Amino acid sequence: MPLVGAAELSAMPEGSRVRLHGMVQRIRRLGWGAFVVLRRHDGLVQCVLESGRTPEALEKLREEQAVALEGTLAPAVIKDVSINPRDRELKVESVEFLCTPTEPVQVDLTKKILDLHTDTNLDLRPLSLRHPVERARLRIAEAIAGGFRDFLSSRGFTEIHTPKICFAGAEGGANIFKVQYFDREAFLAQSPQFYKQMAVAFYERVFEVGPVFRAEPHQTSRHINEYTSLDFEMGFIESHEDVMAMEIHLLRQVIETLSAKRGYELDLLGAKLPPPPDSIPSVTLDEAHEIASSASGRDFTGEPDLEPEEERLVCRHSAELWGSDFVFVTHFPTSKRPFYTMDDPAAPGKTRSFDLLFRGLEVTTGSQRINEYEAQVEKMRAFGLDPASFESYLMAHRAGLPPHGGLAIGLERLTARILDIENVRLATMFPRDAKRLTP
RNA sequence: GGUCCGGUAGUUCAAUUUGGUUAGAGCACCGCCCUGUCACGGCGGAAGUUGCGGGUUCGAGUCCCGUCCGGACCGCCA
Repeated sequence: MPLVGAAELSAMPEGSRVRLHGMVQRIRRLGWGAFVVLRRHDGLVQCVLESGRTPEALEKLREEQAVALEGTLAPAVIKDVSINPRDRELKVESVEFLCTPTEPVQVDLTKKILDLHTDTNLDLRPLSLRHPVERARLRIAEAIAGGFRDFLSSRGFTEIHTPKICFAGAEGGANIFKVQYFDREAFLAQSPQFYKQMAVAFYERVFEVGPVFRAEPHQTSRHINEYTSLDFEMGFIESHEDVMAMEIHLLRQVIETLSAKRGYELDLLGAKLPPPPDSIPSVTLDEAHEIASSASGRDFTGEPDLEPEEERLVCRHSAELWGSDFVFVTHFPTSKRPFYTMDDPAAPGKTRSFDLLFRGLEVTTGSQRINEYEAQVEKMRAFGLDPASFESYLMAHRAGLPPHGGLAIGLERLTARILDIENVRLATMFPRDAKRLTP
């Protein structure tokens, strides 16, 4: 029998014979038999075993067994929101045991909440991800990435895959992982930045969903050392505002995708999606400092960057006064942005750059890039960098690049804020941080 | 890199303040009961080198020293 999803099960008539395989999420034994919740690819199905019909199977049944259940579909009214579908159950007539665990699972997967410390949860990730809540979170991340792909593909962007083992880093000052590459030293990519820019000359619009690596020894709830970057780069723009406008449309579609395709997971997680934005308020960094200062009484004015505290204050201001969970901050100073960022001719010392803040956290960084060769070389020198060590990158500039810009979204951060998850590690399947290399 | 906090059954916690009988409880696990449950219910059982090492004491989960592991915040950074 072909794999049927939860929606298809709902649509099947009463009495349909089906064979469902899955893993035993939980067993509720009662005197007459048991309710068995079967974990499947896209939901949990309630199954009914009667001791009069399958006594031996009932005896052998354990949590986390892989089984194939055969029986008939019956209508049901199920209150439990973790079950999907909730209007059908399987009256089981036969059970095939495919695999039985050799020891009881170390964590309690049967309860509504997986009551574990973050650290224990991550140590036991192969087990904790079997809990409906944990796996639902990652299905949201998956759908965000899917919405990102679908939207950009429909707007003429080409999906690319750039190398993660590189000769040099893109971000200069930030720490970078070194790896042994045969008889040479190489680095793990901090960003697909250089390759995206080169690709603008031959594809005009490109995007990539892929891992990036940061060797910074942070120990915070919003940093991990390997994360998934949603990157795009587009040619023939007039300024960074074209990039911001594209992101607004992108976010709109991502949110619509989530609400259309992940209703079950969002319900289960109690997530509140932001309304799909038509527009997003935008303030300059100086204005953001003023907002944060007047909201807190502290003086942030003149700081070159936003503190985490300010990100929260500016977001609160945006939500309360402008009704938006999103807010752009633009015009970061030249010194705080990478060397490929274009300066704003209208604002000396400032760049055509932006961050997107969402529910108190920075989730995107973007800008217009320098596309003229001479200007790029000049800024490298001003940053104390040797243009000779960027030869293959500058090859593209010498051969001519259209005006262009782009952005990068941190997938785990966006997911965490949408789902109100405290720690980005829990929006990651197998996070890597300064202390964690396994599982 | 700095400051602070923590480590007790598989797991989440209690007992540490004031050292004192056999370190308790919920969930999971094992056994029994329950004819429609709603991440059930009832009864019983098993489960611990209190991170590790040393010290003080008649007596240490509790106090002291060392060590290992982890967490939070700050710095720095998307």
